Amino acid sequence: MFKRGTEKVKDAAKPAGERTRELIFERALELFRVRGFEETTMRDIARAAKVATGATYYYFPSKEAIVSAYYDRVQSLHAARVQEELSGKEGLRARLGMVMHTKLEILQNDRMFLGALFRYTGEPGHQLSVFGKGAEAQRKQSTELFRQALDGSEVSEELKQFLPWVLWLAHLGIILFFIHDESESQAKTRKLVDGVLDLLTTLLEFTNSTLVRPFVKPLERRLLGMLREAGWAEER
Amino acid sequence: MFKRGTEKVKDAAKPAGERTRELIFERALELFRVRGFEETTMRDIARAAKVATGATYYYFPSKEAIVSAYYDRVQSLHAARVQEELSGKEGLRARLGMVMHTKLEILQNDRMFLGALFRYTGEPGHQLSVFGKGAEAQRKQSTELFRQALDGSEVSEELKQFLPWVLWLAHLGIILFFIHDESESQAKTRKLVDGVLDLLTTLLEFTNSTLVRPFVKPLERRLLGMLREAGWAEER
DNA sequence: GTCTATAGCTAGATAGAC
DNA sequence: GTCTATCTAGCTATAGAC
Repeated sequence: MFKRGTEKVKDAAKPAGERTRELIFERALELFRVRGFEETTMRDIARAAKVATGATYYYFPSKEAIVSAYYDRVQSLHAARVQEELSGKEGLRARLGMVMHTKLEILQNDRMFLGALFRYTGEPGHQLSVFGKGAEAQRKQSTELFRQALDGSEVSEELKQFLPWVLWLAHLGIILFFIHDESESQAKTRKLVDGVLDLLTTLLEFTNSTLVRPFVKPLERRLLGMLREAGWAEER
Repeated sequence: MFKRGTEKVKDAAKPAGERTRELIFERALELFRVRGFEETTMRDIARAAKVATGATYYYFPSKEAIVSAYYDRVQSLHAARVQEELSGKEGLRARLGMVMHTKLEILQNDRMFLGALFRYTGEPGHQLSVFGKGAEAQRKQSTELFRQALDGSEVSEELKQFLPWVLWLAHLGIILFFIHDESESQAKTRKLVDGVLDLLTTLLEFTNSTLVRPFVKPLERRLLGMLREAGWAEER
């Protein structure tokens, strides 16, 4: 696993370009946190990183792209965190709760500029649209975490096929709520997450009870069929 | 009902300013439809309406504000349409279907620039955020339509208190889906709407059945309490 | 209050030289 | 890969006509 021959001893693994990129990236995030996304200009970022504005655009095609890169990092932090904590955790409620709450913990200090992630939600063609082509890999990775959280729980085959996707969608909604939540430490969002999960697990148990199962089963089938037609419950 | 004294015979009801405003408005929408929102500049709009750029800003504080004004008109068209068709319509399923589908009909030709409505979704303070202060009146008006559609149907008191809000939220999601839907005449969106409504009415009937009602009732209570804490199920 | 004309600011984004 | 110069477009400001 060696990089090709001409390695420097100092910062061996990282070519100069990579270091510049990270410098710009970190300075940008600092500014976003202090001043907000809108109020921070690309010129500010370049100045803070001691490079020309052109250099910033060399690494990030737009200001939003920086936030997008930030979100990539969030995802990978989150994935690591989930892998780590999921192994010991028993019970669907606790597992899902962990996934949701760790995500919020990671985002906690950056609510100010998270809104930029949603800017192109309504523009299908855009590279940075949450529902667009450009975010496909991210969506897949994120739904995968929810799928893992479902592992080992007694959930029907039908549900297993679309529940991760629904949870991902719900988690997007929660992040939006989180952004708008001005309560102390975003306690309202935490309560909402717990409430939703409590309700969900109660419902799942309910649908698994022999009393209503025969009735619920065809409903799950219909729901699955519907979501498939809509192009969900399987990213291609 | 007379305007104050000095009325002109020609275009009696409309002062000159109102006509200019409408001219700018209509020209802008034409350009948005043909070229798209992003590609249309304020200078283009002014030129097309044969006014100075300043005049455009005199009537609309921003480019997005034009789309926002467009959406105001959509709402009022929709409200009129719903009033008209709701009176004769029986049955919850049919009534809700009408509300949803008429909305989509009104939006049908303008999918190209609807995305601009969602641009500030993640920015709480912004005047044009869907969930912000500035859209409160619009939200109220829109949820009111869903409330009316529920009139006369057998829905529990608990559900009546938050179902309109949930339906409004779902309808936002549907519009997003609609924007991204490239199927012929957006047939997929139509199917999704029907599927969701079929499922919803099935579920409502189910929850009303004497078999499960005792179990479902407390769940509805919990859900209502949860949504209230989150600040919903009653705009203020 | 309703506009024109014009000039200028700001900041995102790009082109091309080195 | 990095810089300087430049472009573009949203937006503001102003002064004046009606």
